[in-house]
Amino acid sequence: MAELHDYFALLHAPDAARRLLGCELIRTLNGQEARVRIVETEAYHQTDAASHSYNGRTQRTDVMFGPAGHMYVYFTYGMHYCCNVVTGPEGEGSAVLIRAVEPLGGEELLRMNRPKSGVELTNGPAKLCQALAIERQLNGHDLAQVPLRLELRPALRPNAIVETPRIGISKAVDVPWRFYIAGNPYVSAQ
DNA sequence: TGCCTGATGTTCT
DNA sequence: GAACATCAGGCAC
Repeated sequence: MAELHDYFALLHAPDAARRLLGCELIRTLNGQEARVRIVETEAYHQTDAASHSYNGRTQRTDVMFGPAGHMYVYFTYGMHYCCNVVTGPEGEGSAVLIRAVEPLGGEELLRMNRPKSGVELTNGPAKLCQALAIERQLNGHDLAQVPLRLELRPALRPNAIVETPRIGISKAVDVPWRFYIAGNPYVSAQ
């Protein structure tokens, strides 16, 4: 399915971050399926000091410079994974961090990986990775394929999207590249 | 409810 | 050797 790759290859990271809100991820694991909706994102780009790709292509950031529509998974703080959707043309280091998702189905599967209830299940970048069992083996994964698929949904109305500076970073803190769905309880800080 | 801190590994300088 | 796109638990108020 080249559609997904081509679509995100044409989008600049902040546009892709907006466009990903409301889209759905389908995770297949042990014959079960869970479906979640993306409700909070952050854009990163190689021209941006807060981005992993800012210092050029390295072994770690290689996936960010690869084809769009794939997943960049990185390990941080010694115990957490975070996941991004690669965007932009090949050779450009840009991606969208998924910061929060809302469960739509298969919550049993999510809770098996992360025994929490309510918004605590998926209201943070490392939390949703744990719930969806996203680890290093999914780094570089093609999001058009099982066991983790991205489904596009109609773009949200601009007035349903809130734009703010990003969270948890120390550089380029004024760049307003964090986006979330207004009023959604799974958003980490509104 | 909100601040502070410890846990812990990978990456880059 | 320091920084790090985090989280959870403990403690003070």
